[in-house]
Amino acid sequence: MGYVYNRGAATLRTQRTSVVGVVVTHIANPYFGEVLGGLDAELKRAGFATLLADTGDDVDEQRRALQTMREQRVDGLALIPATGTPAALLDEFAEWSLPHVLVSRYLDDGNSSYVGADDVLGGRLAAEHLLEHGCRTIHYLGGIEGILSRRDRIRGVGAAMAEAGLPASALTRSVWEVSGQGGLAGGRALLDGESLPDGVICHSDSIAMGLYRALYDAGAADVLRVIGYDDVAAAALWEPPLTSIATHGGSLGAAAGRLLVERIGQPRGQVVVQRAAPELVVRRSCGCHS
Amino acid sequence: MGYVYNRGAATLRTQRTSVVGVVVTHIANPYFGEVLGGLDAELKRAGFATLLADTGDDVDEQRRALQTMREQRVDGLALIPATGTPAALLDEFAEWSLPHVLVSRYLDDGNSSYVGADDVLGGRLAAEHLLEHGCRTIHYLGGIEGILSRRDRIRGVGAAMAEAGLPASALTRSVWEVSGQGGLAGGRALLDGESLPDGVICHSDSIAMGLYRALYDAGAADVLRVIGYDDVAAAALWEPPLTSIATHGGSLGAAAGRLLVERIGQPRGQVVVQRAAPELVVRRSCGCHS
DNA sequence: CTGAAAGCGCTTACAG
DNA sequence: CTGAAAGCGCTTACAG
Repeated sequence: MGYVYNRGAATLRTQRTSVVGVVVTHIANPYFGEVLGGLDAELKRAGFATLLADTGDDVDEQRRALQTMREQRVDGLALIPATGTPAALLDEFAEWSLPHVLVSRYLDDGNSSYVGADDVLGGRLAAEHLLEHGCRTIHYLGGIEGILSRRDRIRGVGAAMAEAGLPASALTRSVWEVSGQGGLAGGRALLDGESLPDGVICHSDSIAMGLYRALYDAGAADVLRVIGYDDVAAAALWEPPLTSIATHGGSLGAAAGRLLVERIGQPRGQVVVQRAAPELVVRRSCGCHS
Repeated sequence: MGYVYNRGAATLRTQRTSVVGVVVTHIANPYFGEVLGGLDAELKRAGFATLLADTGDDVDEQRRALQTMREQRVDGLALIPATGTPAALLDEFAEWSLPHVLVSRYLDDGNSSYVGADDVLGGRLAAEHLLEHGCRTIHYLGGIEGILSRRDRIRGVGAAMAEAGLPASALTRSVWEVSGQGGLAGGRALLDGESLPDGVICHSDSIAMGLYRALYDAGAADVLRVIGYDDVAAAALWEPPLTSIATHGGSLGAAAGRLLVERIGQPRGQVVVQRAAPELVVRRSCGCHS
C-alpha cells in the first residue's frame, strides 16, 4: 500500500529513537573501519540504526557531534574519544543519562564502560618475542605523545624487558604521527642515529610500513627485527610479511555493540570494562622464517 | 539551562529530518572509508547528520537498510549500490521522491545522479603508460565478473592498445575477488600460466599487493611491470613503490555530498553525472626509476 | 475487548 | 506585532 512506518513520530511518543550514535576519530583509518563494521552489524542485529560522526580527532568537532547526537535523541552512544577529551565529558553523559560505551581508547577517570584491546599485554607479547630472538635493545616507534594505548604498550614492553633482566635504558622510544608518513620520518631518524636497536616495535602497521620504506631507501631492509601493530590486511602481503599484534577490530566493534545494546536495555547496569587479549601473529619481519 | 532542541519533534512538523542516509557496501574497505569521510564532512557542513548502513555488498541487506532509511525519513540518500542491485530500484526512489546520489558505482539504467571516477580514462592512463614502457601484452588482473568499473577500465585499456596497433589478443584478463587474497591467488595463477604478460594492471592496490606477495614467494618480484588502482596510503610505501591510478576517494565523497545537498534543496533539478578524472601516480612498480 | 482521545515537542498559519 | 491553537503521526492510558 506504499505505507511506511514513521519512526520519528513514534519516537516523540515513546522517547526511543532506535538510533545509536557512533562517534569516531577517523573513518578512513582502516582499523577504525573494521571496528565500525563490527559495531554497525551488531547494532543492526538489535534493531538500531547507526548515526555516524567523524571528529577528525578534534575535541571541538567532537563537541559539535555530541550535540547533534543529543538533538537527534540517540538511544545510546559508542565513542572513540578524540585525543585530549576531558574526563569530565563522562560526567555530562551521566547527567544526560545517555547510555554509552567507550571504544578502543579510554579516558583516565575510568568511570565508563569500555571495550578495547589489552595494550599492556600487546606490548608484552611483542617484546617477549623479540627477546626470544635475542634482542637486547628495543625501540618503540611512533604514536602520539600522551595517548594511553602507547603508554600501556610501552609499559608491557618495559615489564617484559625488566623480567629478562635488561636495564631501563635498553628501551628507547620516539613519538611520530600514526601513519605511513610518520613511520617514514621515524625510520629515517632511526637510521640517522648513532646506533640501531636490535628490534623495533611499531605503534601501528602503517608506521611499520613507513619504517620499511626508509629501510628500503637506505638499502637496509633486513637490518632490523620489526613488529607491527593491528594486523591490517596488508600486513600479510608485505615484504617481508609483517609480524604484528592482531587486535581484531571487527570483533572488538561487535563486542562494543553488544555491550551498548545491553546498557540501553538496563541503563542502571554496572560499568563493564572488557579488554580483549591481542594476539601475536608471527610472520617474517621479526626474523622468523616461514 | 540543560535544554536540548528536539529535532525529532521538529521533523514531525516540518517533514525534514536533517538526516541523510549513507549506504555503503563495505565500510572496512580503506577506499570506501575515504569516500565516507569526504561525504560525512560535506554533509555536516550543510547541517546534515549521517545515518550509516553497511550492506556487506548484499542486495537483501541493502533492501533492509533502505527500508530503515525510509522509516527514519532521511532527507536524502547517498548509495554505493551492492553488486546485483536491479536498476528498478531507482524507479522506487523516484516513487518515494527520495533525493539520491549514486556513488562510485552506477546502475546501467543511468537515470540517477552519479558521482564516480572516470574508469574508462583510468584504464587508458594505465595502459598508455605500460605501452610507453614497451609492453606488447597486458593482463587485467582481478575484479568481480560483470561490475561496471571493471568493464569500463578494460574498455579504456583495450582502446589504448588498439590505438597502439596491438591485436585484441594482446589484452588478457582474469576475475578475482577484490582483496589481497584475490591478488595472491591471481598472481599464482599468472605464474603458473605458460607465458607471462609484459605488464599487469590490477583492479585495486590490494590486488597488486597480493600479486607481489605471489611474486616474492616465487622469487620473481621484478619480472613484471605492475600498476595498481586507487592509490591507497600504503601504495607509496610498498616495495617497490606502487605506480597506481589515484581516484581520490575523499574528494569524490565530498563531491557526492555537495551534489546530494543540492538535490535535496531542489528535488526537481536535473540528473547530474560527474566523472572525476583519475590520475596516474608514477612510482616504481611500472619499471620507472625514481 | 474495542475505539476515541490525549499528548510527545516542535512549527506555522491564524486570530486578536 | 504578539500569543494561543492546531497539527505532524504515532502510542498508550482511559472511557465506553
